[in-house]
Amino acid sequence: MSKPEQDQFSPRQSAVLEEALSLLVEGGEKALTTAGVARAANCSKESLYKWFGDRDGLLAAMIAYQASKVRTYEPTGSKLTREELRAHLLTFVRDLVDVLSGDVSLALNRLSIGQAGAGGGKLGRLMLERGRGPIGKRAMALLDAGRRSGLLDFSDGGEAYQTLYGLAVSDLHVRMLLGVAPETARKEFGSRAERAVDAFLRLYGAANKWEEPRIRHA
Amino acid sequence: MSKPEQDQFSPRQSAVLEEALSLLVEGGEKALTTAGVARAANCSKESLYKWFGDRDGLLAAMIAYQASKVRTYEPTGSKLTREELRAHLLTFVRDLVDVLSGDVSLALNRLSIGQAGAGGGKLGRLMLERGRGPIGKRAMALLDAGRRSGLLDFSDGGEAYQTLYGLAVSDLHVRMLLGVAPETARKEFGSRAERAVDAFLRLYGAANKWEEPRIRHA
DNA sequence: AACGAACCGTACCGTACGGTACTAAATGAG
DNA sequence: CTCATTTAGTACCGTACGGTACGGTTCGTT
Repeated sequence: MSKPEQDQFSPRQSAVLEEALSLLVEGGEKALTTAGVARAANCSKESLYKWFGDRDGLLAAMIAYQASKVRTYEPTGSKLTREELRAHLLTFVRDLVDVLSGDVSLALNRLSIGQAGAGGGKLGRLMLERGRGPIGKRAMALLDAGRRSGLLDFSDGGEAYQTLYGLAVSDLHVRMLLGVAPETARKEFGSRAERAVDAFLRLYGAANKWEEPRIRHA
Repeated sequence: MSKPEQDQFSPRQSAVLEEALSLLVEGGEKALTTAGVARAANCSKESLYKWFGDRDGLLAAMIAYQASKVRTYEPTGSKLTREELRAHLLTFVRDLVDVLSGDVSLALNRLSIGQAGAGGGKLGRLMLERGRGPIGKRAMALLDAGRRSGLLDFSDGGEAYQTLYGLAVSDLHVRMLLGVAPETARKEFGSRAERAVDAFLRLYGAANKWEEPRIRHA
């Protein structure tokens, strides 16, 4: 796997993709016409077809391009203290929320979901492996570090990760996808982050390390 | 506004909507053309436009029609035992999962999400208030009954509900919307239901009523 | 039986989009 | 300077879909 990918798009192509993304963000899929992209990016339709094959190729390229921008940021491998783990979990949750509530992420997810029903679930798969994949891997690594440090107790990492994800996101992602104003959702998110991490630690924290006075609501 | 709603659709119209739904399930939005619906339902395009106004009206009618089929099923108002509450929570989670993983639900959500990006988030709002609304109300009623019976301890019902939802669904809904095979997801769901309820009760159960031997993972 | 409303089937129109072909200008090599 | 390559800009084609109009048919009402 020395060079499994184009390793990037040409600067010109990146600029075009950037323009296409911003065109998608405002106006949705129906606004993303080949002529519109060509006009907005000051390029010709012929170039578009030469570079990306056809419209679906352009969509796929947009997803790949956006995915190539996320920093995977593999965290530490050393031993963790309680506070470090908690802080890392918190930043993970906050990063996750930021990504999911971002304009381009929402637009791209809407695009992929909208055309997932038809025969070609190609975009959906791209979205899953390029978007969810890395995020999940990063979280799993963090959880595993927590377990190795004796701070977390679980047998199935994927299960633990899904629990954390559910606590952090709940149905807010779908609601945003359906059109709830992102600011509204973000406000909800803000207060959810700490509560989600708290709850997660109560569920999966190693018993003797995390147990607190038991009652929160007193 | 003496008659704000038709309070239903005519049998003929219901049959047409049913056909449109099944047409949407297989083939996605692009397969849902007015001509196609007319052909599949053995009706004329003119009737479609007479009944539903335009294509968007048809889509909205499909959502309203599907929503009118869910039984809201307001549960008991009496006192609950621990086992009853647990059973009710479990059936709620299972029903929720069944609904979310259903073909028509997925297709309708894809449709609404797909066109939520553009100016008209009309369908998304419909989906939220007609779909999520009733389900949430039912869950909140159940949680409130649990609290009144002294089995649950929480201050904000909405927060508790979102936690339950997140534990039960996690990211599986979005993954299904993106095209993950529903059977795969459903298999994951099956084992999640009990774990979700377990976790929820550990988080929100009144302390002296629910605490168990503490460790599940042996 | 006669009338009228509703409706099916189809044909039709305008438009908008995906995709292609062609020309002119720019850029770089020899 | 000349030639070759690339790309912007435009014009064009085929198609598919949303929406409308119209003739023929069924069905209920009187």
